[in-house]
Amino acid sequence: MTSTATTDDLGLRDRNNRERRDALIAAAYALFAERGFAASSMDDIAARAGLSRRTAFRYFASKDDLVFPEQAARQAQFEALLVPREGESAFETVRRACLALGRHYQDDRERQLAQFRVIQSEPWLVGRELAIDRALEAAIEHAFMAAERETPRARRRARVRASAITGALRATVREWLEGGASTDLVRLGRETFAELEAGFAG
Amino acid sequence: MTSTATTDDLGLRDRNNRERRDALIAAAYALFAERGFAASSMDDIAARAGLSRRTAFRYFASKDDLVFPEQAARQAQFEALLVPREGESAFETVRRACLALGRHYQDDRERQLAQFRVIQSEPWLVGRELAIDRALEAAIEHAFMAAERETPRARRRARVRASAITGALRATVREWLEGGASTDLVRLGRETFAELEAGFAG
DNA sequence: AGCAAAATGGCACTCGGTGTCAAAAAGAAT
DNA sequence: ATTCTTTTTGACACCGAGTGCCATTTTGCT
Repeated sequence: MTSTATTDDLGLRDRNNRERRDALIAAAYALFAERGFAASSMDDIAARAGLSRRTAFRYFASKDDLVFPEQAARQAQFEALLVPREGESAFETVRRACLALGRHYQDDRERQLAQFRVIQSEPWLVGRELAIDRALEAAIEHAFMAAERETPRARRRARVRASAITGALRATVREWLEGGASTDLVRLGRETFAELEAGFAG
Repeated sequence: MTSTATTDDLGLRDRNNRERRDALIAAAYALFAERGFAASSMDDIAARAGLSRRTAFRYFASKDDLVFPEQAARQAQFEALLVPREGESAFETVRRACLALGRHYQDDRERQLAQFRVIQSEPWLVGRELAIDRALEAAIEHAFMAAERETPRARRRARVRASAITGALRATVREWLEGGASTDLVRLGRETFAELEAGFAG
């Protein structure tokens, strides 16, 4: 290496990797917007990104994965946020992590909307999304359990709470997206948590 | 028609329809058990059922549908059960319907176990199953809303409850299946509802 | 420049899913 | 039983997703 160290911490290879990945995502979403998910073949997507079909499949194992490109990263990020802080109850930890995630959604508004449209258009993508939500739910359950001793009763309670929270938040995000993502998602989330805190029976 | 009226309320055509449908399901599950879902092609399944590939696809629009053959019927049945009875609270209606559904699962023990194994083997089938659960959830939410006036607050509460119940029951069924479906699912369900009734905060 | 490792892309193949259409089976009518 | 109509069937051809294979190119390093 001579003196190419300007802003590149990551080599040319990694940079290209990222660029092509991004190109694929951009191409995919452009085509989805133009003609819909079903009518956009991997051939087209790859071509628009300037890659071969075969190579495109090396970046994304399936066409579906192209719809949820940052799923793994989001999940990891969320789990990192679920680490409890000093003097925080489990519920507070979960709320903080969820609201932070909500903030990210808000910052990613445009793509979230596009993603929402795509997902609504193909029923089985709804299933994929639910599976993703399910992973978040599992993480939340885990966070609740971290605070308690492992008993069947405690586990069930943690599960019910995690499921209720996930369900309520799913509804909240849906409301937000259906309204064009024009309101404040974090505020909506706060309200939802307030409702949950206020109680279930009534 | 001469005198073939023995037990046939439905004509030969419908009878054959049902037979072939059943043959396909049986063939599919036999092959899934033998070699797994992925390794069982529609060609094989159709052949074992004594049908052509093309015809098999007329009975089941996709290979996935073959995994959840009675989904539509179950959903309809469940919704029928969700009609409130005299002097019953919404919660009671929901519990009754869910427990009845649980009883059906129990009577269908063998297939439920097989289905569970297949679903666990292919991640995206989990998504499909979740989507099915989601339909049940929507029905439950609807049942809760039927008892109240339509306000955003009421809807959110109904949604949270429906989601919590669905989540808790999913966990319950999972527990049951993981234990080989050898225990009493209805009893487990009753316990889960008791927990839910007892309260959320604590 | 030169070399090893990794990424690329072309090819051929499998499998899920669909449109089309001629042949076969079912039901109705005589 | 025979004919006529309506469904159902199954063969064929086709598309797109996804994969294994391998020759070629690109990249990182010396």
